[in-house]
Amino acid sequence: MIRVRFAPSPTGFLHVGGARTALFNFFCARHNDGKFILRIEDTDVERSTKESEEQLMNALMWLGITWDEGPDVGGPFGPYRQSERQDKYQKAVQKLLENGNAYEVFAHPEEIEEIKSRLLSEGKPPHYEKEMFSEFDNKERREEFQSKGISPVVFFKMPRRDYSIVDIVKGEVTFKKGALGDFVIMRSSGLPIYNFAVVVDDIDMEITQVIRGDDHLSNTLKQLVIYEALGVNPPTFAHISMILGPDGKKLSKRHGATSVEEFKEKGYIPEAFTNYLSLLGWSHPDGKEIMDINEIIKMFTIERLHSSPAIFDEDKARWMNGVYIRELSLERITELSKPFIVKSGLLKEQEIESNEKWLIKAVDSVRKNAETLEDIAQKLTIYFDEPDYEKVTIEEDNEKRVSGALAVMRSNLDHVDSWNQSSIISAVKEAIKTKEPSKKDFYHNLRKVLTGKEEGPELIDIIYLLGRNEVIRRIDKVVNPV
RNA sequence: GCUCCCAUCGUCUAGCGGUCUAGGACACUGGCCUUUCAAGCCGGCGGCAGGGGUUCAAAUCCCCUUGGGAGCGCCA
Repeated sequence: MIRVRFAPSPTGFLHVGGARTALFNFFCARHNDGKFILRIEDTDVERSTKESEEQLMNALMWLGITWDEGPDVGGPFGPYRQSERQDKYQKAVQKLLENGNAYEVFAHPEEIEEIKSRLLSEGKPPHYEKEMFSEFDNKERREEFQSKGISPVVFFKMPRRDYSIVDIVKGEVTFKKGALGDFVIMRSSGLPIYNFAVVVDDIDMEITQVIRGDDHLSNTLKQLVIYEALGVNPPTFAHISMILGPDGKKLSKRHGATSVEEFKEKGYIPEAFTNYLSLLGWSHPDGKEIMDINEIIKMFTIERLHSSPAIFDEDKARWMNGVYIRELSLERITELSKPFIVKSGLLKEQEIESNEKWLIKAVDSVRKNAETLEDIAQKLTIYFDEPDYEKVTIEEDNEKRVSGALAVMRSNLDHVDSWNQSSIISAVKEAIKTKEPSKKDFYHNLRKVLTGKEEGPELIDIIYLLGRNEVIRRIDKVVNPV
């Protein structure tokens, strides 16, 4: 049984890179009928917050991810929060201490810091060795620590030999001896360090495959030696490359949106965003790009993950979002648009309810050229705000055929029996036939008179949705009645 | 500085020694359709980082160079 996990630290929003890692783990689990575990890595008490944990889970759910085991749903290998697994780390440290793979150091943080800077200033790599701490290994120190109630920091004794793994995406990776010195696994606060906690948990939770960002590739060495010291075979690793900004640098705040929460707020649709993210470093064997989550799961294999970093291309993400806006059911798109409509102040929540039918049609009229839900709200403003008529002038020939046709249309519309698309079409066509303006000019100017814009929904839809009174009112602002 | 990773159109990618005068998608661009703009459809532009090998044959394998990225914390 395949068991994979996503193990974020609750220190902020869910970064798109993390989201993609979560997604790939999730796809892998579902494709193989395995289990997907959510584990919260909150050993950094300074930065971890309960709020971000919740936020993280919400973002994950928004993406369409579900987990089989986790802090909220529980499971047979809990608890799923590292802060609650203290006893397990303690036990593992004890074991390492006993079998000589780790040692305690009775030094204060500043003293260790000092050793590090001395090494650096001597031009040596900052690699610790047990002998460097010998001056602190005495009775007085032990007593001092005991009386003050502080624990010694625990270092792992790095074996001096080569290690290698066969990474599913990177291939064989060899870490030469001397790449690393001894490293801390337990802080003096008694809390474990990331690389140690991860291994203990992954063993405990019977994780079979680790899929994570390749910023962890170097960490793998630390984890490998811990597996070895604990006498456990490591899982298989798959290190996917990072997501970069448009300038090829690690995606960060200065590139704009970096968290899934931000993309949600910008009006991305979860299905589309998930779809786009899944295509960063993975591809369907036939090159298919628009896929729902089930289809991705069906086709997903970690062997198809590819190894070079990917630049996040918001143009393409927007395009894909637009595809979903056009293709998802109108009801769902309307539903998703509502918060954006309220936010932009077009309608209040109660007004949305009483205008539901009209709203659905209005959303339908603008969705064709919207790329985000924000676009939809923005494009909907033509139905609420009238154009700035100071700036609207009719461009036409000397014979004024356009304004003539507009006037005729206005009067036709005024007399239409029932207000529907086909009667509106007849009224418009009739007007064109009567005054014979160039169609292009006519429609262009009609749009400007009604909306003040150069582009937008189908004109017939605009007329229909604006309603007779409003259409006539707007025309009258510019054109004299017949 | 040391260690590791990466390298196909501007971007995401297909490609796993011959089927590649390198395929698809976004962007850009030309046209068609249409009651305007858009959407849609059809076409165009554009790439194997450079240099050495290996081989009858290399985008594909190896080495070097260059360029990018990551890690080296009592952060994760």
